[in-house]
Amino acid sequence: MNDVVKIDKAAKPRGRPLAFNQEEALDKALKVFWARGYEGASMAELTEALGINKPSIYAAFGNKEELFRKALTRYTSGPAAFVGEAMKEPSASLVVENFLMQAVEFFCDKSTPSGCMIVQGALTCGQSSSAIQQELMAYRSGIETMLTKRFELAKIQGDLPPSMNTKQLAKYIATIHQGMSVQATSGATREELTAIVEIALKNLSI
Amino acid sequence: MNDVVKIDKAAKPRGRPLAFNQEEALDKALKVFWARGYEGASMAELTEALGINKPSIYAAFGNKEELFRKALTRYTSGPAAFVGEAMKEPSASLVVENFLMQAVEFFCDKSTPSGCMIVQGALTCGQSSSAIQQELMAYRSGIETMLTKRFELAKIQGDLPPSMNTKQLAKYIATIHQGMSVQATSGATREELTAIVEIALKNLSI
DNA sequence: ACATATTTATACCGATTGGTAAATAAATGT
DNA sequence: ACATTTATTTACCAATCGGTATAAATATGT
Repeated sequence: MNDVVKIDKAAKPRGRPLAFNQEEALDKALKVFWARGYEGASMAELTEALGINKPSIYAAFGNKEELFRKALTRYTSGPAAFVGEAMKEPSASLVVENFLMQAVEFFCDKSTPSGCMIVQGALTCGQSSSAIQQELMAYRSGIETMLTKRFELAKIQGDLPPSMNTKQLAKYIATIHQGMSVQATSGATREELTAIVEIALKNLSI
Repeated sequence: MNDVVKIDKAAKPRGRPLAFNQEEALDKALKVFWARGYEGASMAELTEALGINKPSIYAAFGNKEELFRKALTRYTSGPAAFVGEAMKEPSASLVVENFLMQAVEFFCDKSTPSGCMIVQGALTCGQSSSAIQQELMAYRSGIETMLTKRFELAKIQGDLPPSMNTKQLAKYIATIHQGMSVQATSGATREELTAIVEIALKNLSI
């Protein structure tokens, strides 16, 4: 029976075991990239934050670009997963309210850096980082597409009028979201951002 | 008479004359900082863009930080001067409409980089650039203060109700502005941003 | 003609950037 | 016990970073 258990669990790997937890390390890297942006985060600072030496980082995650991409994936599937969840609300107006209100809590959470990593990760950068810059652009565009599709569904379900330009509406919501991210980075409080969401929602009449 | 003219015009300086026009050079530096951000713009790229050698840049403008500050001053008093002008509109709603609509044209002007330099100049950065980062934060806050003061005046003049929270309204407008800057950087078109402004203004009821 | 003042171009500086070679340490397989 | 595999540590790499010393070039003043 013990044998069976041993077989069921992954067989122990051959060489020296990892001295750190990869997911914990990735979380630490995420916070550095989130706060400083892709270029602003140096490998020296990342090394210090992760508490492991550079060759171990490179062995585990590839290079700086790939480390950023893996941290970004952890970001979207972890702390920023509320974005996808918000789409499941039963009406367009509830989707928007949930999305923006959760974004406020998220941007102002004092246990993580302020603002949205996808906005501030590489808004501007040197030529050598344009790949990351474009990938973040694609992520932003992806959020807009999610909103657009959800609004299309709302049309079918009848809680948005057929005349509604869903792309424009999605871009407007994304614009508020991105603007609030900049505001949070500049120190805006939860109360201030909540007031902004209320103004933005008040007369949307959707 | 010729003598008088000579005296009126500044006497010719002693040494070798400057081989470049300082304001033109500053405009070129402005475009590089605007497009790449403070950290993303390397002295090598700036040198290339200005068409003059590094020692000449340092002699004329100090160091990279001071060059950025001088470019930023040229930005606010040149292409971005419409912000202050918009405050002179006769009513709060016209101020907002003028401010946001001119921002759209400004962000999408193909003869200059996309977006707002004050937003994307150093949203995130390494520790060594935190002075510039904070100065840009102060500029953003300054725009909000301008809007707040203008809305306070509108209260006195009777085109905003006395109950209006002017700070909240100003922060909302600033958030739209900053969000549109991010959108422009991501390639949003003039038409798309105009539609956003229309949605944002439609039911503001101010 | 010659001294003085200022800018230019070339070549360089130490520090930091992202990234890695080489040797040692710690595990497993036989 | 010993070979094999993998991870760690130390020390290092070339390239780039912002910034500058030095000397030649170009102007004016006398």
